[in-house]
Amino acid sequence: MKASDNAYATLLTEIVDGTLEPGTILAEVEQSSRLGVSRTPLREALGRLRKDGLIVRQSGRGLAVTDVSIDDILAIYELRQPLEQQAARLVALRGNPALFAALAEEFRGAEALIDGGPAGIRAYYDLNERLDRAIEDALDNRYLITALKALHLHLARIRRLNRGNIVRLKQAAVETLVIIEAIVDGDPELAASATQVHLRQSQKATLEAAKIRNNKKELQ
Amino acid sequence: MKASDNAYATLLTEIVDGTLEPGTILAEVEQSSRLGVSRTPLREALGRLRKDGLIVRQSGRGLAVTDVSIDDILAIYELRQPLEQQAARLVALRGNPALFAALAEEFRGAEALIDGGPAGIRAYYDLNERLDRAIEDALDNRYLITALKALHLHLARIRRLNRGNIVRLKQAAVETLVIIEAIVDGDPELAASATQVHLRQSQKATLEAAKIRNNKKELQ
DNA sequence: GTTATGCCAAATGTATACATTTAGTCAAGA
DNA sequence: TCTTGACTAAATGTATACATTTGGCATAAC
Repeated sequence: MKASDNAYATLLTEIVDGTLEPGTILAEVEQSSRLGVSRTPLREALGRLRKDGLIVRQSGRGLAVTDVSIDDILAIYELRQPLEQQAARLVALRGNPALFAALAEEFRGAEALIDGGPAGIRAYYDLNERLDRAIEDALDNRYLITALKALHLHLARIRRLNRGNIVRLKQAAVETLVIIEAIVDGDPELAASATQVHLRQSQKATLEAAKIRNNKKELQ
Repeated sequence: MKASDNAYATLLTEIVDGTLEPGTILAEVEQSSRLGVSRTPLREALGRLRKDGLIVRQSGRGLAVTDVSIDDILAIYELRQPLEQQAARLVALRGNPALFAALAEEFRGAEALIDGGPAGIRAYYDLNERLDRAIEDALDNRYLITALKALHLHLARIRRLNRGNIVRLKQAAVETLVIIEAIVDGDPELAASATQVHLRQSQKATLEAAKIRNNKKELQ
């Protein structure tokens, strides 16, 4: 694996999981020595992160990790809503019903999985990832997939806000199941509507979590 | 201006306007000497073009300019449709009516402009660009704007197919005017529907032009 | 006391030498 | 004749030295 890929993957993980907090300055010399690569591959990694919108030029002096504000959550969902509705529509038309029927069956066991402690929750996240991959495979559209992947990068950052909200996790599983069943039935408009419902609920829960978090910060 | 920005801008223009045809291999040493920059900034430029989806790794030996097939046109419109409908909806809710009323007035003169020869057509293209910028300003959503800009890069490549189709150009101006009027009226659903109509017509014209072009190529 | 200007230090931007990987070709063996 | 392997040449990947830009601080003038 290339050194620049390693640096990119490491920095990406650290930004998404919050190790590198918003506002952190990433200086080239500092990060290159920390990650054990020279400046050239590091610069390549920083360039990719910049295109991803995860870091921005800070007045010519270093690159800063971008913030994720309440407004950002609203903006991200304004993009997520049309993209995922379109994806649901197209997958309902093109997806292999048997494959999605199998995924639906797994989602019917999601509640039990979520109740099964940390390992079960990890398994549930893994199930969601497999669903995303099945959707991408069925889409067969590199332009749409690229847009979805860029979006998912930012979603991964805000998803941390909902961490630990078991009730919401179970609700989301039920909502997702409705979408998958519409896909199995080959019903694009139902799939789109079910996606709209799911995303509206998801946005609501995320906004509430973000507001609570903001209030806590102010109290500090 | 940075050397890497120059290299990026030059290569981008050449790929979009067809100077660098699909399939062309861009080798680092060759391009760096041609563009008069060293390999380091050139590599940065190539990395950005790769993220844009305009070039791809060709089996480890150089980067090749991507092709734009009929299937690509279909795929691009599967992304364009939901993105621009969402943009139209949001701008109808947020846009400054006076600003868009002024643009509408300009579009009412579009037919005369298009009949005014090459200079008039250039002016019409310029008008479209100002509309796009007004839309981006009104959106005030960096995630959506980023997705739209990435899309427009690919649209610019396929737009060349319609070059010289005066009849289609005039139709497009009329369809665009309907969208703008819906924005001025603050009617999001009408703006979305008008966008759907416009894009369907646009896709149809583009596909026909592409098919004619393909047939000509086969005859050669 | 405040503002403007010039210097300094540290950051990014660039060029280039060197390392490593890879595709293509040629030859030898089955 | 076909396949397999090694060798070679040329490409990309990396490190580092050097150039340039820029932000911050100190000093001086108003």
